[in-house]
Amino acid sequence: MKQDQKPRPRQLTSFVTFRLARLQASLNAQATSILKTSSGLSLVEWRILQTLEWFEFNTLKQLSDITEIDKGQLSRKIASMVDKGLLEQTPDEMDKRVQHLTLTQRARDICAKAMPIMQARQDLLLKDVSKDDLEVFYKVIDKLEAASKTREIP
Amino acid sequence: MKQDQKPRPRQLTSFVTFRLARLQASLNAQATSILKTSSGLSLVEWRILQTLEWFEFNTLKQLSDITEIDKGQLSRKIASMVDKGLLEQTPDEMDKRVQHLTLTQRARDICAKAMPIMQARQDLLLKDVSKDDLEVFYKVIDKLEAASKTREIP
DNA sequence: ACAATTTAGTTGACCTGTCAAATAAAAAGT
DNA sequence: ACTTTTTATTTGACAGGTCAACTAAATTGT
Repeated sequence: MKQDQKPRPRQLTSFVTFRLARLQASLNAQATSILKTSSGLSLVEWRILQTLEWFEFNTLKQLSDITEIDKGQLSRKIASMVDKGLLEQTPDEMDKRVQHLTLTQRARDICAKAMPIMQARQDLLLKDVSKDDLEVFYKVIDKLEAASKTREIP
Repeated sequence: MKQDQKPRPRQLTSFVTFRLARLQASLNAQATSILKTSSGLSLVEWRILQTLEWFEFNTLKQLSDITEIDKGQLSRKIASMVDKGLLEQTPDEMDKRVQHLTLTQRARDICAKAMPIMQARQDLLLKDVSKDDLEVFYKVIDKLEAASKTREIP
């Protein structure tokens, strides 16, 4: 009468998030490894530099809002990147609280060097994904992201 | 002749991964917050317990392989969960290196309590995603995951 | 049998991520 | 003008994540 000896599978409730977490772990490891050998940058550093180059803004707050990287982490990371000569901070004229961030020439050089290989990686990642599928993919990400802002579950 | 005063946007090369990273940050914050109030479990603890309940295995190695959580982290987490009375370790008969993990009754109770709310969250996340779109979404995840295993970029 | 290799799990060191409290400068309300 | 509230950034404390070296037990090759 061994019936539920192994009280097995029902629903892996958090399957979407489970899959995403695992994918994320794998993507991070890949990016970290590529960046390390190709530029010496850490993943966060790369993300910060890319975001600053890409978007039309340059303060910690904006960086934190767009990337969802914790502002505490950013504050420290930025300080260390200024030390390393990757970023420059210039105080805002009007608002004495805010600092504007700009890439140094050195940072731009490093990014330029890392870019082709990171671009190749991006191409590799998306090689077998059709344009339509990618569009759906982004659409689903948008929806998940919107829903994930909800803190109270009904 | 101010031309490229702001040497702006080209391609945010790592756009897919950028989007995924941001989504992940948001999902983690949501799950962490829900779990904390509904069960006192941390996100990793929940992931470990769910994975053990869901899959047909129970050793650290297998857990590490399937979740991509670092085995070092797992080793320590498992030890602390044994301390807390969430897991039990029983040594393998044949292979003296391996330990089999099982949820304690306490862990099962906690999971049972957290499950409905986590299930509700999952439903909320996928509420507006059609079956077809979700299928495409998983397909793309599979491809990204496969491509992310490549460490050398051509 | 036994040396060489592989494998499961542990440990140390160190970086990343998160939360909350603290500071200090604006902005809003009175 | 002055108190209250909001906002940008910093700091402290601590959990999570990653890497590499290590131990001990299996497995493989001879």
